[in-house]
Amino acid sequence: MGVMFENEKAAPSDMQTYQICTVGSSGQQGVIMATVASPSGLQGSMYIGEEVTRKREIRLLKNREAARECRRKKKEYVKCLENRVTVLEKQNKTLIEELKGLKDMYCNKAE
DNA sequence: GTTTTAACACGTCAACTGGT
DNA sequence: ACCAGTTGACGTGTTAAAAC
Repeated sequence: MGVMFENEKAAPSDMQTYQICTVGSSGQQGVIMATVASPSGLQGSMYIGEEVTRKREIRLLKNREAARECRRKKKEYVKCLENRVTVLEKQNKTLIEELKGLKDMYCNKAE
C-alpha cells in the first residue's frame, strides 16, 4: 500500500530530488539575427527589438510551463509524504500493540 | 443575496545550479 | 562565462464555504 516515490530515499528537505520526467520537447527555435540593410539602421534595430520581444515571450512561455510542472511534482511529492505518514503511523500503532502484548506475556510468566 | 475568508492555481521574477 | 532548467517568493484571480 502507498505509492512510492522514485527518489524517496533522498533527504526530505531536498526538493531537487523528486523524480524528474521530462517530456520530450519539440520546441525548436532558430535565432536569426540582424542582416537588415538600411541606411539609418533603424529597421535593423526594430528587427532586433522584435527579436528581443520574441525571445522574452519564449522565455516566459517556457517558464510558465516549467512552473506548472514544478508545482505538479511538488504536489505529488507532498501527497507521497502524506501517504508515507499514514503507513508509518499504522505501523507504529501495530508495534506498540505488539510490545504491549509481549510485556503482558513477560509479566504473567514472571509471576 | 451579499460580503468575507480560505484555499488553490497561475504567471512572473529572481536566484541558484549544472552542463557546455 | 553563458545558457537553460528548477524552484521559492510574491502578487493576482477564481471559487467554494462561512458569516452576515
